[in-house]
Amino acid sequence: MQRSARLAEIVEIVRDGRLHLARDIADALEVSIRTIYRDIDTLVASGVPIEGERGVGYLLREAVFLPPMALSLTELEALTLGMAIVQEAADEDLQAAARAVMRKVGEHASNRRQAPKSWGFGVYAFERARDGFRHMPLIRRAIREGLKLRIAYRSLDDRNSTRVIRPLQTEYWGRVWTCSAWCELRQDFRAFRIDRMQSCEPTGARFQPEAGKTIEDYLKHVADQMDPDRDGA
Amino acid sequence: MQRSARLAEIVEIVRDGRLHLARDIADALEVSIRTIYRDIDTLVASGVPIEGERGVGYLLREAVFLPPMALSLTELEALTLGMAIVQEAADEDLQAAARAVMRKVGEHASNRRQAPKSWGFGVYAFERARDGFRHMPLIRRAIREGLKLRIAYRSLDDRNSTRVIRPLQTEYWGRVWTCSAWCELRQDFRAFRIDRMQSCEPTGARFQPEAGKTIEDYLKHVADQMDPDRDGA
DNA sequence: ATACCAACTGCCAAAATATGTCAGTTGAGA
DNA sequence: TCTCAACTGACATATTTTGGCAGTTGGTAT
Repeated sequence: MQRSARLAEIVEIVRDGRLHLARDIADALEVSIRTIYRDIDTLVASGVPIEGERGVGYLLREAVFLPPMALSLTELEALTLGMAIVQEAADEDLQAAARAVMRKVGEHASNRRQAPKSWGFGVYAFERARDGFRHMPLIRRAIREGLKLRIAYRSLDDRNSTRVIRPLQTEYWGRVWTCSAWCELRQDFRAFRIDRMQSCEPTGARFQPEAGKTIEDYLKHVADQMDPDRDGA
Repeated sequence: MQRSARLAEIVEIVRDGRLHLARDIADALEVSIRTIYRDIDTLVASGVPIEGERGVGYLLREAVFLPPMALSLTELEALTLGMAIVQEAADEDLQAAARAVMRKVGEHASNRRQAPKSWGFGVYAFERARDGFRHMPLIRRAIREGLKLRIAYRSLDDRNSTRVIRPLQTEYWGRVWTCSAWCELRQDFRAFRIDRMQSCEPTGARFQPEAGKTIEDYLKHVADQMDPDRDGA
C-alpha cells in the first residue's frame, strides 16, 4: 500500500469520532506502530485536526476530510454562489461556516494567474429576518443528535401552543425557514416556521428513528398532503 | 522538494490555461523531464484533467485544483445547503455543477460509519420560473470573457427596448435574478431582470475594464442610488 | 515524403525516502 | 507507584523515486 493511500486510510479510520489506538491502526494497515506515529505527525502537519492524548488514544472530532479534487470553473461558480447565498440566508453559525469554506477553497482556487476580483455574483435578500434564524443552530444539532425539543409556537393566525417535537429536517423556502418534525402532541408530522417559534429548548430526552416517524416516512407523507401551513392548532 | 508537493506545484503551473512543455516544468521544479512525465501520469490517474498533446505541450483548461481540506461538520452542512439551494434556484448549468460538486464531496464525506441518510435540509422555491434562467449561462460566460451583449428588454411596465450592455455581475434576489451592466444606450449602470430579457446574444465585440465602467465602480455607484428597478425606459 | 517537435514508454542503477526494531521518555489516571 | 499509550531518537534495511538513455508515436511544417 502506498504511503499517500495509507494516510487517507488513517483519516477514514479515525474520523468516526471514536477513540483509536495507534496499535490497532498499525494492525489494520499492516505496518509498524512507529510508522503510524510518523504518519499522524504528517497528517497533523498538513492540517488534519487529529487529537492524540497519552494513555488514551487518537480522536478526530467534527471534521470531514476532503481529498484533492479538480473542479471545473462552473463548479467553482456554483460553489461560490451557494456559499454567498448561505451567507445571506442562514443563521450565524452557517454564515460563519460558509465564510470558512470560501476561505479554504478560495485560498487555493483564487491565486490563479489573472484572478478575477469578483466572481460575478451578488446575493441580496429582500426581507432579512435575522431574528427568524435564532433557533436554527439548536435545531440543526437536535436533528443530528436526535434530541427532542419543546417549542412554544405561534401559528399564522396567532394561536399559541406548546409541544414536544422530534425534528427531522429543515427546509428553506426562499425567504422563510421551516422545520419538519414528528409532533408528539398531534401524533403526526408537522412543519413549523422557525421564525414563529417563540421559544425552543431541548427536553433532555433523545429519540431513535422509529418506524412511521422517520424522515423517510415524512417524505413519503408530504408526497400525498401538500400544505405545510395547514396546522394551525 | 517532496513528491506530493511537486505534484501540487505542477497543477499550479499548468492551470493558467496556457501551454506548458514538460521541459520547462522540469527546469522550474529542478527535476528531470522523465520525472515530470511520470508525475503527470500520476495526476491524470487521480483525476486532474490535464491534456497532453504530442508535439504541442500540456494544458489544463476550465479547472481548479482543490488540495486536501478538513471541513468541520457545520462547514459541510453549509456546503450541502448551498449546493441544494443552487440546485433549486439557478439555471441548468449551475444545477449540474452543484450536483457534480456534491457528488465529488459526498463520495468521500458520506462514507462515514453511521452515514446520515439525509443532511437535514430541504430546499423549495415557491415560484419556479425556470424560463427565467434561460440566458444565464451565456451571461455568465460573457462576464468571464468580457463579451458585449445585445438584449431586447421588456421593462416591468411593458416598454420594450434593445440595447448593448457590458455585463458585470449577476445578482440573486431570493426569487429573481438580475444582471448589472454598463448600458451603452444610457451610458450608465443599469440592472436588468434576466427573466424580462426577451432575447440576449453576443454582439461579437469584447470590452476591457475601463475606468468608471468596472464592477468596482458599479458597487460604489449602488452605494449611493439604491433602486435596481428604477430604469424603465 | 522528410524532418522536426515534444509527448510518451521501458529499462536500469543510483539516490532519496520510508520503514521496522529497539530502547528509551512523558503525561495522565488508577 | 504502576500502567497505559502517546511520543522521540537512532540506525540498519527495504522500498520508492529519480535520472539517464534509447527508443516510439502522432501531428505539423517543409
